[in-house]
Amino acid sequence: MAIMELQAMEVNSTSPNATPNTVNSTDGTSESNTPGNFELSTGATPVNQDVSLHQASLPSCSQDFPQMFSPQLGSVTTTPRTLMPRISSSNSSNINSTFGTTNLTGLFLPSPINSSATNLTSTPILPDPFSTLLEESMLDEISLLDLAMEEGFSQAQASQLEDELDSDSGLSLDSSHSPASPSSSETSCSSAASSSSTSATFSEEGAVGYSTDSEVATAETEEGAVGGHQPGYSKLCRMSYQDPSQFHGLPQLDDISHNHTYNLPLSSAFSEHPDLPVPSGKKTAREKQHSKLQPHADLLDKHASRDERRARAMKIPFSNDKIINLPVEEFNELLAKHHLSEAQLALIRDIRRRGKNKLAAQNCRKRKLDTIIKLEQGVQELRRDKARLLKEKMEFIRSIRQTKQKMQSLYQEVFTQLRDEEGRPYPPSEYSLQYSADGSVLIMPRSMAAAEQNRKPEKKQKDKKK
DNA sequence: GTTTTGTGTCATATA
DNA sequence: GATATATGACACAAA
Repeated sequence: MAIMELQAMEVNSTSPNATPNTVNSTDGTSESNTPGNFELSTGATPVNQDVSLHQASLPSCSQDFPQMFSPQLGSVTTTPRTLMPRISSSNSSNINSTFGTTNLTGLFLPSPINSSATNLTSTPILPDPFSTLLEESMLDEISLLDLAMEEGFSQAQASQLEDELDSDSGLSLDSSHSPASPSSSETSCSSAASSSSTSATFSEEGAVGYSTDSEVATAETEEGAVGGHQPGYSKLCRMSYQDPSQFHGLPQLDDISHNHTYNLPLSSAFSEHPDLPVPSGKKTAREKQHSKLQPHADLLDKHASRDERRARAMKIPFSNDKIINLPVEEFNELLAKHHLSEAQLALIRDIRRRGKNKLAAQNCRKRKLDTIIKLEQGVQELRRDKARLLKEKMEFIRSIRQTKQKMQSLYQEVFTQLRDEEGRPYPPSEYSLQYSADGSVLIMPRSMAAAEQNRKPEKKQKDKKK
């Protein structure tokens, strides 16, 4: 509103001799006593309320309220009058209640009608800031709706979405359906699992799979390829390393104090879990033969890691657990204590390297999943913000539209109550209310207002050149 | 038989 | 320089 007043003042300053009937309220002339007087603004701030304005218009008013300039109204009287009674802004109680102390007189003036009384156009004589804002809002609304359609949700949907999101009752992420996203429980425990993994005690490796390694091919040939994971066991292990607390009721797993329980020796696992289904990996003929000959050793081997089998084949005198998890100093002491061949030392170093890397890979994957989940949460949050802002924008547009309609109604009410000296109403097709920067409102012929409007662009162009 | 998923391993970079 | 850790890429097994 302040901006509009400033703009209106600028208009006034460029055309000081605006209208013959403009009288500043501060001079207390008799204009306020004429029958056509209409008080618009609050009496609390009489100063700056009565400056003439004859350029203002509200272009869209005539569009939105064509009945205002209906033929019936226009035909009430057609006598042109040069008299333009000033509308004082000092004594209107009706309007005061609506506008308070703020001068809004310029906001609800309709666009002047082009000289023809029957040709009621919406062409603005002067771009009204508020009207411009409204028009922009309308355009924005259209584009907004387009955007909303583009985004796949309507205003109602946005509101609904907002309500749902505000409730924050539950974050519904697609992550649970995403192949890269584990369940929430998995996620929630993975970080803790990662952090504790390196310091945790380490069980013997139970991972199986690879069967080709040139380093210890001889050892491998004794063992043959080992079938892969056992589904039930695999799931159990995965859950346990996700959240060991889930297994308080499973004393057999209490000794798993870290998050890499898939390294739990399967031999012990199966001995303590007779219910677990027997692994059904693919067996080669050689394996089957070996299995027949040494059933117990086969079971052990089957669930030992490749490195464990290698270590056993190379007769390494300590566990892979120690090899992998001892600190460097203790590890070196351990090596020094035993007399080991070069091949054994090389294997031990490989086992240590692979074991550590295996843990690192597991942690790395958990971190990657955590990152993905956090990013997905960020996306959801941004979507929520976007929906909220969209809803706010629509509410603002709605509010602006209501204000505009209210002002148009007030304009109509004011205009229809205006009377000339003879008590006749002014035809809206020929007259319009104009406002000035200081708040005074006057009624002037539309032709005059149109002339002012034509003069204005020229001046603006001059200003531009300057 | 193909695709997806989980895992181990290697190579490489970085601390 | 040795060691530990992180990570992309690959291969493999199982579902």
